[in-house]
Amino acid sequence: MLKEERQHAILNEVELHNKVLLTDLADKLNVSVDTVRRDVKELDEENLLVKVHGGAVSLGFANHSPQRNNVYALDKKVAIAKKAIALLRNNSVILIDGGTTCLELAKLLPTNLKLTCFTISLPVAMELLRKPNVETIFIGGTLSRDSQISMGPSAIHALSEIKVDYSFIGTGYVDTEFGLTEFDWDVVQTKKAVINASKKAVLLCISEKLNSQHRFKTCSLNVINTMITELEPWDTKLTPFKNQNTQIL
Amino acid sequence: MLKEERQHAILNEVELHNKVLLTDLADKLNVSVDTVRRDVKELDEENLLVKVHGGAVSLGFANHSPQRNNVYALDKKVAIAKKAIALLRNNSVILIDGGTTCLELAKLLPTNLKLTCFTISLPVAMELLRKPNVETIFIGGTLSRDSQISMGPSAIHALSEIKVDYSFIGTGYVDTEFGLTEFDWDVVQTKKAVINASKKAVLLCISEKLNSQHRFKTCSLNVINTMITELEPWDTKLTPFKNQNTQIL
DNA sequence: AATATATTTGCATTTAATTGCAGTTTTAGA
DNA sequence: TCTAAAACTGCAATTAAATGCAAATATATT
Repeated sequence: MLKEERQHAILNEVELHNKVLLTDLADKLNVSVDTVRRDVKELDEENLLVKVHGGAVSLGFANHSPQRNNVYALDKKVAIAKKAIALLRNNSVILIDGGTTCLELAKLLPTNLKLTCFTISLPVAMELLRKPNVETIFIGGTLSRDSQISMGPSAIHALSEIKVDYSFIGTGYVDTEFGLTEFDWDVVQTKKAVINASKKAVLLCISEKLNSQHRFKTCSLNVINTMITELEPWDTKLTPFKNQNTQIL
Repeated sequence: MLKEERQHAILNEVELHNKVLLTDLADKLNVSVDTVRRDVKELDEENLLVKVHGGAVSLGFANHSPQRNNVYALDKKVAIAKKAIALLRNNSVILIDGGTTCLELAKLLPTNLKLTCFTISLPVAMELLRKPNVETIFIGGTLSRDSQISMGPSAIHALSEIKVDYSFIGTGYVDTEFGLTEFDWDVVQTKKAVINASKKAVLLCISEKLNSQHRFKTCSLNVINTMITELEPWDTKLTPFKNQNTQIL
């Protein structure tokens, strides 16, 4: 039996039942478990199914909801959030963007810290409501299905009417030359408004996003007052960013 | 049984009933309570549900404990939500209030129905984002910690600028004489704005709230175009409400 | 067709993940 | 405050995954 043929059969099986056990497949296809495992691994790498411990599930069945990937690089995000929190004082007025790093910031806010927090992110808002000393104001707008943030003209207009002490923002990509960039045009427009709504913009960014870029530009690096990564400020990976007038924490 | 499969089943169960006991899950899935506990812990870390002592609750019902009867009368709320959905047409523009009955409405919206939905409720917004054919607009404002809705002047102002086909609202108390009443002053102000933001106001209200009142008045009954309860319209409990010019479903 | 080369497959071994259980600590609710 | 139920911890047994290697099979080239 050809590999091609076998993988086709595996895909059919997965599509049909949404889940498959490697042992069942091996049995049905008369090959060893190792072989099906390798097949499934390949199919997974081609994003045709999702490999899980003991078997595979169809793409539709897999839980890759917007919230799902949160666990990724959590320790780094926690480190970043802690540095960001050190900037805050009682009665600070801040604005928190969407994204998993910003969500981590919201989660880790000390319960005794008195704050006024604006946000455009639904998950961040949920977290903020759990903090007894935080007054939370949600910036309304059209909600984006995958990033779960307010966007569009009404969000941008609402943002144009505020000026907070700090905005904490995330970004898809950052580069010394191209600055902050994103995959999505609407997101860029919204982030611009977020940055303009603050006296100081603080970028929260895990180091693996450094030196990467995409289609649309949010702003140049020099618009960012402070950049926080999980690295020590003297880490060599950060040296290209030191020529800018952005503080690095 | 695959772990993925089990976690999927757990999520389904939580979505369906809003709450779930670990012991019940263990029983149903034929695994130990420890295993279920570990699964639920993972799902919680991925923000797909909220783990609580003894079980788990859906994201919308966070803050409530599973044993406590805050999610009570679910079947009645489902019945009400279904009647409300029957009013909707493709391309309807609606506004959904907070509260558990309205949340149930959001959950049960058919996935093929094209809608534009405004809402002031964080949990409702979360649910709406899961509907592929619903455009969701969140009305910004100061968030209330316990009701998880936008309130205050900016929410009221934003509401003053829209006029949707239907608003679906909940209430704390309702009475033929005093109309709709609430415990909280700010909530009343917001609900007034919600009602004004719609051509037709639809009250979703389980029968046990009938003939009860509290401090602050939202509006008289005759401001409400349609009142939906879980009862049949000819039920004797509804007779006192029939003298009004409110349609009863 | 024959040979050389590359790929695929199965097996043994090591490594890692999952699960249930027992004992202890913590929690919720009376 | 007290008590029963639930959560956590460490542990052992089971099961799956990864790795290296040799045999088998497929592919390409002459």
